[in-house]
Amino acid sequence: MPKVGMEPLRRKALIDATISAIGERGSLDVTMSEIAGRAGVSSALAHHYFGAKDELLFATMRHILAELTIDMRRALQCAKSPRERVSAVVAVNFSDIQFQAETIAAWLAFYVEAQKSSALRRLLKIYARRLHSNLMSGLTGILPRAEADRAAEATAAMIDGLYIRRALKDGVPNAATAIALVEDYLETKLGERQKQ
Amino acid sequence: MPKVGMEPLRRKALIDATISAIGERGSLDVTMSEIAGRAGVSSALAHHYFGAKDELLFATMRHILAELTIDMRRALQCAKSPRERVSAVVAVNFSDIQFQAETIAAWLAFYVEAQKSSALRRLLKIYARRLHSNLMSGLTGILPRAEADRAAEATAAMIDGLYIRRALKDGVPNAATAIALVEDYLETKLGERQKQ
Amino acid sequence: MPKVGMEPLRRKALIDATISAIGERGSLDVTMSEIAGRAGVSSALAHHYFGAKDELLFATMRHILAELTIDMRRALQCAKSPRERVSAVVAVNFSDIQFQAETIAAWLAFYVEAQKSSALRRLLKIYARRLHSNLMSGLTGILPRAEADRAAEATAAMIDGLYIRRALKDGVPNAATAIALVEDYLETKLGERQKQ
Amino acid sequence: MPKVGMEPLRRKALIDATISAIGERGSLDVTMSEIAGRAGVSSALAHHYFGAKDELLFATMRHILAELTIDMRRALQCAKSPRERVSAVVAVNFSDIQFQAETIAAWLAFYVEAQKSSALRRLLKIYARRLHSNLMSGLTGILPRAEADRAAEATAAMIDGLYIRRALKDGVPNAATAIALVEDYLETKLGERQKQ
DNA sequence: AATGAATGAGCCTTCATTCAT
DNA sequence: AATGAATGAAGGCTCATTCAT
Repeated sequence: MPKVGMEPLRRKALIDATISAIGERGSLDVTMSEIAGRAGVSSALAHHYFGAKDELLFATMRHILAELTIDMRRALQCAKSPRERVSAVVAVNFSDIQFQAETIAAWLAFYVEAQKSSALRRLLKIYARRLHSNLMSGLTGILPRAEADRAAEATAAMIDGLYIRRALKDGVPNAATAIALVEDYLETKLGERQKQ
Repeated sequence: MPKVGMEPLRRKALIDATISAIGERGSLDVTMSEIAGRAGVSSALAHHYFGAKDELLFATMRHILAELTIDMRRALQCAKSPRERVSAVVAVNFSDIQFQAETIAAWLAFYVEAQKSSALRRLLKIYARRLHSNLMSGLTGILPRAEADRAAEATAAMIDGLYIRRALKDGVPNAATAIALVEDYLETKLGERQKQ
Repeated sequence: MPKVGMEPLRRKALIDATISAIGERGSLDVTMSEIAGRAGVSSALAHHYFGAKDELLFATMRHILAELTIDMRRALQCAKSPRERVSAVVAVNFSDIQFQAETIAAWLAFYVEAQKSSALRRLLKIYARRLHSNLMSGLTGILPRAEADRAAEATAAMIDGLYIRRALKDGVPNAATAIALVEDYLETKLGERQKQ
Repeated sequence: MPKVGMEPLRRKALIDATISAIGERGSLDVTMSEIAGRAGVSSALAHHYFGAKDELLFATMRHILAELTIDMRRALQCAKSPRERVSAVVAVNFSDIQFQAETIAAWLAFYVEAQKSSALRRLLKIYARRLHSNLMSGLTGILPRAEADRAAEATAAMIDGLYIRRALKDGVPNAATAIALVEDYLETKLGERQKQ
């Protein structure tokens, strides 16, 4: 019997290495050798497990989205009212894990790559739709459908925008401020509604 | 008899070629040869005028921002009230020239590159601050400073976010919808204020 | 309880896999993994049994020649006259097993490899000499030694040439035509002789 | 004005280098660096002029065939009778330039590669047909069409076969012997005819 | 002013081979 | 007996950059 069961470990290590490499470089212009080196293996092994650089990058993006999905699900389960659902969605997007330089840099880089890779574009579209529907799951309990839709769209845009501005290491200084900004918008929007 | 005065023409042609190349590819991964080819010159000439690829890219970003600045100035001159100033700023960002696939792709690409190039990052920060101050030039006439500041920040984030979502060719379908979304936010925010 | 007696089975399977892989690819540029995969084992096992790729290729060539030798011996045993012996040699070379795309491709590939590998070259020389002597075993009964020698040489060359031309999937359409061509030569040559 | 007109020189040098490299190695397993090195340039330049290794190999094969064609044409122009035409064709194929280790090795290697590359296969088919038609241009003056066709086929096969056997550095020792063998066949074949 | 020529450095990828189990 | 794990070495190819003219 050979040494066995390394595959999942290596895949995980390589994906983690990819995230940190991209995060540090700030772009997808990282070499396979660099990534493999960080994971403590040879670049040949990275190819062995992922076939090609494209696929490693794709797997990495998928991993990031999967983690976000898990966090989101957990947060939504704790929410007890529509309003809390909305806040939960916002909070998760600015949680410590998501709203840090490395992850943000990776997000941006993947957005750019998505212009070329249709597979990646599809993945990001799925994320965008999921974010929208998660927001809607709360907003529809407060606003009429059409307005909820607009509010969801605006909120999502705001979240993405705050990410981008964060990447410049300027503007919004931290997660709390970012959350406050979005919550302020929501409060205004939903408060207005409740008065009507 | 050597041609004289070619320099500005060539520089302009090369910058235009850079924008269109980046826009088409959707990323900065365009070769100097590709750019030079589009401009109808040799890649050696591109180096002759710009020294290095980095510098050509930098000059291109500066050019894009300069154009945006001109548009912005013109739009602001026509605005007759603080509220109109705010709308003017929003409108310019979603004007036909700015809010199209090519330009958006270029923006995104530059944002990513800014992670590596501090010169580029500085440039984008300047743009971000200018956008903020332009928004403020209207908002301070309507809201108290601290709130105006928050509103400006939120509006700017929303604009950037709508750009990113547009890049996915999903979500926001056109400029009008994008403007409506931002204006809706502003209306809510400023309307709320006016009631107080 | 370890399986015993697997070695000969594995060796056979690997050699067969090598032949079919080479035949399909049309060259020796087949990977050990490809071969091992076809044989249903790991590439590590192929190394375990053959030591190195070169040796597997060598063993394969030797196997092909051995089979040809067996066929040849059988065919010659049935031949009842010198003239029949010659025809038998020709017939075997164009038998269904030998004169098909896969086998021919393998032959050609080995000829090329022989330029590099002296072991392989030695093997092919042995085959060439054996073909010559088999032809001679018939021809010496019909022609004087010197002429028989020349005829054998010419016949052998013709056979090899028909192989090569067959590899182009052009020219000689099938085994029957090829045999007819060689037999025509022999008939002319031997017929001429008989008249003298 | 830049240094100019190097392209044809470099292409020629690279093709020559390719032939000699293949000849020496005995196969197409030569690296671009090896070839470029022999031509006294960088491998990057080889790619610059030929795009890819495949294309360089293809150009090389085409060059070899072109040279053969030229030699053939010249030889045929000197032939004064159908019989002389046939001999001329044979002679050219065994001329000093063609029938030497390097060229033969290259031929063989290309035949193998043709199994994979359809472009190369097409090229070799053209050569095969041309050889056939050149032989026919003489043979049809001596034999009835059907027989001429068969004789041409046999002669062509014999020539190719003698090439292959030469590659083993065994059998036919030199060009003169090879020519004698083919001429002997032709003499028998044509002599027989003349008696009828 | 402009360019063809040329290259060095670097990256992705492949593959035979080894080793621990 | 057999294999998953792992790698070093090497090759094709790209590209920014330089230089002589």
